[in-house]
Amino acid sequence: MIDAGATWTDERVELLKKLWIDGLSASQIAAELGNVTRNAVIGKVHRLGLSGRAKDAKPAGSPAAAARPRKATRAPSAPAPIAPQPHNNNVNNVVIAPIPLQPVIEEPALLPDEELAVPMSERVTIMDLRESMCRWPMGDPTKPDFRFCGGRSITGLPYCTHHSRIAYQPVADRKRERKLARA
DNA sequence: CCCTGATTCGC
DNA sequence: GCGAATCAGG
Repeated sequence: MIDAGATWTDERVELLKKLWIDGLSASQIAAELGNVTRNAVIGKVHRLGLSGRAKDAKPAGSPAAAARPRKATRAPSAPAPIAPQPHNNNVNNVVIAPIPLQPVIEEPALLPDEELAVPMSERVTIMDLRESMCRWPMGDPTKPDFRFCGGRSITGLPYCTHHSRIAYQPVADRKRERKLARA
């Protein structure tokens, strides 16, 4: 076993940087890299000084950085052996590079068809609406065919991830895609 | 109950 | 340096 993959080689670090800057979540990056947890990814990201993503311009006397009350008191004994997933699909001794993610597609700015693209099977009525279902209204509430999104809602919020973005963020960041598309 | 990143600290 | 445990929050 040359490398189980659970080590931060240059390639893996580069990939980590790329994906992180690309906006992928830590768990996605972890899944992409393989043999690492999202915690490992986040930890590495912080060690590399990449935390904060696109955010920067930290004030001189940044209260956020200084006023950091420590509360995390982990358990004295922590066995917790994570289950590794050696899904090696390389038949030969050639290490296949991962990364089929992010096709770098240009978003058509506004795409209201996203809702329409959802099959009827996903839609739910007020009767079928559960706690963990997205309450994003679709259609005319006065009509019998009124439905809700029904997707898995974010905990504590009435909407799913997608609709939460719409609800709580009018429109924002698209600079990353612009940059990549231009390059 | 799903997820996100942030932080701490034993290893 | 590493990352699990934990925190804090959407």
